[in-house]
Amino acid sequence: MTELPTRYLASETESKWYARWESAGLFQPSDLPGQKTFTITIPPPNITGSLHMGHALCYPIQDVLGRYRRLQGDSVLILPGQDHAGIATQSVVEKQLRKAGTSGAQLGREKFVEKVWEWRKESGDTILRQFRALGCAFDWSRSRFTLDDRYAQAVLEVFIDWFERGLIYKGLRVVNWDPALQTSVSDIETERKTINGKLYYVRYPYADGSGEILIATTRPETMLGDVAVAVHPSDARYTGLIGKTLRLPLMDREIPLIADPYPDPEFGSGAVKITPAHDANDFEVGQRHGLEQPIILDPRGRITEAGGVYAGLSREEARKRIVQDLESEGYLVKIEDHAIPILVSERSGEIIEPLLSEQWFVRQTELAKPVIQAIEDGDVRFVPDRYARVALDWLENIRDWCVSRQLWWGHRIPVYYDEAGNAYAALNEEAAQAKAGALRIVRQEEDVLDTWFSSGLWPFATLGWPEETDDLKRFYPTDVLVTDRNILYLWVARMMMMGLDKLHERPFRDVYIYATVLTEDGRRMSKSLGTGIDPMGIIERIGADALRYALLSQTGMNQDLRFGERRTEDARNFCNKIWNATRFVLMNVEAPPVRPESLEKVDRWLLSRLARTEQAVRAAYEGYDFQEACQALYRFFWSELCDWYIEVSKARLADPETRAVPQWVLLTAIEAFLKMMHPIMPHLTEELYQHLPLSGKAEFLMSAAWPESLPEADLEVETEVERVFEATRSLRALRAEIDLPAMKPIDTVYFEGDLGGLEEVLRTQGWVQQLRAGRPEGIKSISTTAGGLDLHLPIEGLIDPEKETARLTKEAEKVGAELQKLEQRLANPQFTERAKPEIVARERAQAEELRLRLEKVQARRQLLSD
RNA sequence: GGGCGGUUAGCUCAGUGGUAGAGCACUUCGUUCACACCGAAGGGGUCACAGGUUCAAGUCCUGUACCGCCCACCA
Repeated sequence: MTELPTRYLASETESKWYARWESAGLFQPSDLPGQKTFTITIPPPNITGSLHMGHALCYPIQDVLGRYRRLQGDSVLILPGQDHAGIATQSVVEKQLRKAGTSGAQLGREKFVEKVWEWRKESGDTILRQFRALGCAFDWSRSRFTLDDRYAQAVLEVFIDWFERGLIYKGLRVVNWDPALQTSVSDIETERKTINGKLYYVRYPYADGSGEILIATTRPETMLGDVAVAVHPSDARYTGLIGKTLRLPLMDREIPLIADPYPDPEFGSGAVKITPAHDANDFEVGQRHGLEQPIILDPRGRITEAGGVYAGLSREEARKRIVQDLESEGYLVKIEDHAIPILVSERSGEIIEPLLSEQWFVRQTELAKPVIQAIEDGDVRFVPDRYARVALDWLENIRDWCVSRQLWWGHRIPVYYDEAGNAYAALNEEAAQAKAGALRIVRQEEDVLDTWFSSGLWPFATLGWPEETDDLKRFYPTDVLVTDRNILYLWVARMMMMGLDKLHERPFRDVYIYATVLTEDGRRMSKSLGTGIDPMGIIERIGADALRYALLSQTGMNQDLRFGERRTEDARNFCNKIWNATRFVLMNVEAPPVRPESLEKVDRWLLSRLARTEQAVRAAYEGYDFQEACQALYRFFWSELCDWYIEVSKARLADPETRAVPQWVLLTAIEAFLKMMHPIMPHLTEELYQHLPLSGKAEFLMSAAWPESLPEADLEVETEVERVFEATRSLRALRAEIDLPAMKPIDTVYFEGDLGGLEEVLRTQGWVQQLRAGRPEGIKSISTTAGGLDLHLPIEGLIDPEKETARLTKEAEKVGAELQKLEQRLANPQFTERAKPEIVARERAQAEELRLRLEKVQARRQLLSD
């Protein structure tokens, strides 16, 4: 007997087991002889992060893989940690300082960085606590942070090496500039948007007064920095005019008309104004033609001295004034509405300004080569594999990587300058001084490195690199990277570059890209849109296991996943079903049962289904098809174990003579099921496993072994038993026709055909007292044919002949239509000659069966009308 | 502009060329006997559209439409 409650109460169970696993040391890799390792270094979340639905999918996936491998006997390391997240963190702390009436600028670099560390200590690991609530079995003793001393050492090491190999250089380039945060930002930290803007048409007159060129621009203020107007060399409108001089309106400067392939002759007048310092394309044009690069916007987004009378204005004010002035001076031809693509900074919400500035770059072509090779060779495998092509396309057209950021929070670039301005990359000032020799080191570079530079080292810096640690030897390369498709380039590709360059070995074997979690109506989940769902709220209400199942049961090779809270109900119900079915078994089993000598067909049926479910679930886990695993487990448990096997066993369990066999079968099935379900629902399964009366049980389900030596699948028994189930369903339907409620016993049912020893299944599941072979003579009855059996249900009271005729007519129609379709096909010689013989044979047999059934139905209808 | 996904029941989605499936929702019936977070029985689909290949197409090929994502220098 058991005192388990009739409902699964998640919150108590989950925290209890998490604590017990942890104190038993199960989150750390075991070290048994001959064990394979399985390693994941989790994508380090930002220290500013808090759990959203994407996390609630990403991290449990890794936990599922880890738990699965543990059950398979591997030594599993899932190494957690966090990313210092330069911009995100710096802006969070800045915001707090502003609230407190101060600012980073007031504190100065050193004090500010101290403040950030304080902040991290206090509230930087919220998200890691939330991973625990999700049940993630990560090795917290190995947790890493991208700004740890040892980690920082690794970052500098790579930088210095690349600097010395000439892979890192400093250069002037147009970068994404965030005027609010006053730093360059990476593409990933920007968002592409289209806004309703204006297209301004401006006259640029020839200096000799011989005419003018019409220029269209969406950013009129940038004309202050114009150095040329470009047209396509083959544009007939400008033949012979190339090289002429134009007068730049408002600025009283002369600029040349140049020919360059960049302008599209189809667009507008075909002429483009060239502002090299404020547009990446214009910059390239300027480079080709050796043009100057006047910078007209400062880091805060204000017009510089180069902007003449407009100096000091913000970019918005400048635009307004310039448009006014153009108009009053007669240069403005027209203004049209125009959809303008812009970039917005995700951190500040500010419009990104393309700005020429001095930045550090990493040459990418050379580093990308081994990555391309590894992907093409299948050395690193993408799942779904379509992402391999996406990655390759990017790598083959790669551009140099801007790695400097004008921030304080991060890895300060280890470049030191001597008094003559020479640059040295070194671990510290002393080392730099040693390299400089007689010249004195006077300053260090102010910028810090892009956060992705340090996270690119994640799979090996977390294991102790550059030291040859035991962990590094044992766990590198890792097995799989589980991530979001959005950071394929920025992170995944970089890790591969860095891993292949520094360790000459792929950082991971597989890259599994999981689906993006969307709202139920297909919109993005975002806090600002108010469309986000808080995973913690769901965990509190129904538990982490149900949340995990709800998400994982929709996760396969798909690109998106639509998630609404409604869906969590199914998951909760399934948890409860598992709970109660196990409870039922516990109520019916006292001691560890012994394996019986002989089994009945239903027993063999269930065990065969179990064996095939195990195959399916194992293949699904290995192939990252969690949806498939969930479905196989759900069907086995609910539709097969609960709906049929348990129901059939009830009578057997009630009889002391027959109960031993179903007891053993039930426990075998439940134990195997809990193990297979455990990766997805770790807490619930652990709790139930602990109650199972098994001999030789593991201390924890989590550290138990995957189901072994299950009986073999037996397809013949499956077919045989399922035929009887089909007959049973038909009998129940027949009962329903005469309004007999389910489970209400009826006296007698007659059957014709071979039940193959499964009489008890049909009798108990059809809720019949007595099953008789043969047909009822001289008794009114209604009949059906299913699963190769004829079933006759005697009617005591009156049959409603109309209703019964209608039922039989409908059945005759259905069977007739099916038969007709088959006969047509079989009459076609093309089919019988060309189709595979087994298909033809099967269809012939089916047609025969249908013909027989149709005859019976028609006979019954005839009988009724007599 | 280029590339990649998707379009199957009211909803969310499965579906190895061989008679269209699941879960939820819906309808009817049923609560002492594991679970009403349950059980039983039902209704519901010209598989986006148009061509083609095939004895046979939701499935393979070509094209079109719509939705979504990524990349790209259209001022």
